[in-house]
Amino acid sequence: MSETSAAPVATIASLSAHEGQTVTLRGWLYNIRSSGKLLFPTFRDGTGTIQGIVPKAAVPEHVFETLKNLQLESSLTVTGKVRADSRAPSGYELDVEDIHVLSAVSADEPFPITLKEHGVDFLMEHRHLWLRTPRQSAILRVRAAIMRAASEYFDTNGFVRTDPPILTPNACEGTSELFEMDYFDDDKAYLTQSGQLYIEATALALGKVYSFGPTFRAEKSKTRRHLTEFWMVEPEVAFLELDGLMDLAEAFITHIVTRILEQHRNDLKVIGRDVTKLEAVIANEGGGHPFPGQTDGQNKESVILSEGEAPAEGSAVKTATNRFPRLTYEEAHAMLEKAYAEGKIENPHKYGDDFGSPDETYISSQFDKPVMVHRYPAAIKAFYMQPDPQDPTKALCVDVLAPEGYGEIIGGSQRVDSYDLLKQRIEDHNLPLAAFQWYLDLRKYGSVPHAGFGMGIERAVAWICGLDHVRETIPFARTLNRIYP
RNA sequence: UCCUCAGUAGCUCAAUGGCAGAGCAUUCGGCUGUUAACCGAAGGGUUGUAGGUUCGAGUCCUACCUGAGGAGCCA
Repeated sequence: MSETSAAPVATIASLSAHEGQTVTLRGWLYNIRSSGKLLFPTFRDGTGTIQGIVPKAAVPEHVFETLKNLQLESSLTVTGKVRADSRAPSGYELDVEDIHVLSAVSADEPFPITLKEHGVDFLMEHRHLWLRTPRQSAILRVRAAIMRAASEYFDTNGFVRTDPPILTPNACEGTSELFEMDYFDDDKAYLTQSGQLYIEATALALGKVYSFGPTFRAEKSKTRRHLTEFWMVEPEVAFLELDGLMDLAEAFITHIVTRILEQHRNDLKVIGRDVTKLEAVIANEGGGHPFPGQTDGQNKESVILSEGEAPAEGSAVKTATNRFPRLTYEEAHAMLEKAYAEGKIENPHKYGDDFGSPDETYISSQFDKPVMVHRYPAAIKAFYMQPDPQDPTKALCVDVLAPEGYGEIIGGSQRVDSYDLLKQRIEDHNLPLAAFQWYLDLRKYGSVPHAGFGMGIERAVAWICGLDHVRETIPFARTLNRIYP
């Protein structure tokens, strides 16, 4: 496949820098229309799409005939002159001069994904090809940007990335159903459902740490919010308590949303996202309030930054003074009682129970920013959560509910730091003490208050992109009924 | 695990218990500014599977399979 043209190779996204020049694009035939002796092929190359113009009289006959008979998604290189045109959606068109087909799709088996609508089952069965459509590509670019912004936030604020093992010897929390596998001769291994316990160990070694990787849940959940394999980013910080953890979560989310609005407005437009909803999340109305534990962010270090560490240029840590609403479990419960009395939700919320999906949807719908619900009853929360000294029946934990009914995107807590209490909790939950001895050791040797949270990447992507299902937020979703392709 | 819904052409969907249909896609023809182009024609069917009711079943009944939405649980 030799290049016969001397034209420089360009990407579609960069064509505005090549106006008036002849360039070569490498990509695929996305669509083609014709009008008599005129062809209008649309090309894509992964960075965007552009329409070409091919008048029969202006090109060699083989160019016209080849394009006219070419099936969609055939790969090719195309050489042509970039021309600004007000009729083109992107503002530019390509006057095609020459093409070279690399791999022609057969008309006997045309590309299955058409520009018309398709059903979910069909699209998921052809996920490997569905990814080529503009909307799916845009979602994956935003996903990558969210992951990059998440890493950037921690990397520029003194966190060390320490990834926990994916194969584990036992259940992390002793509750969720795990994927089990043989581990050599007599042992069983399980795919991790959270790296939290392990990064508590690295946090007590390195101070501020985070992990970023896949996690697995074998629960038979079958909703738009669940995958069996999903990605989670989890910070864990020594000497951090619940209020500081909430500050961290707020600054973290603010940073991510800020970055996406800075860098991916075009992708959000392709996806059809109402960006005013995201702008409201980072809006700083009324001058905002400083974080608890901070003064004005100028003279006193926040708990998020260590002594002597300056926030990186452009970091959201010190500039985000907007405040996400914070509700105690009690306040959230009262809100639900009132909503039920007014007929706004179908079922009453029973005090002491966890919130169901409809409950979370209602609570989050009352705010245009993510809402933090904290201090749930300890009885319905994990064994490792620190009791509230003000009321030991409550746990020092927080769930962050995304706006617009997207539900929980973050769950976190301050961890039990007393050896005796943690041992008691493990026994109360009928967990094997021997398996948790290393975890108890963290409380035996220099225990300190520490806290952390986990954010599910796919739920964050679904919220930020405004998608109605997490299956579109990951290249190849793994769900209860699907492990192909 | 429970509840609800759906399965008809490659795709998206119609069809009162009475001849199996349309649009898109494919092939052929027409059109020099199309934007999911449009216009004309052709080919394309074991109606998810197995049984049952009926003169007659895509349609009604039973079971099963597959998928979707929701609940629970969670991120």
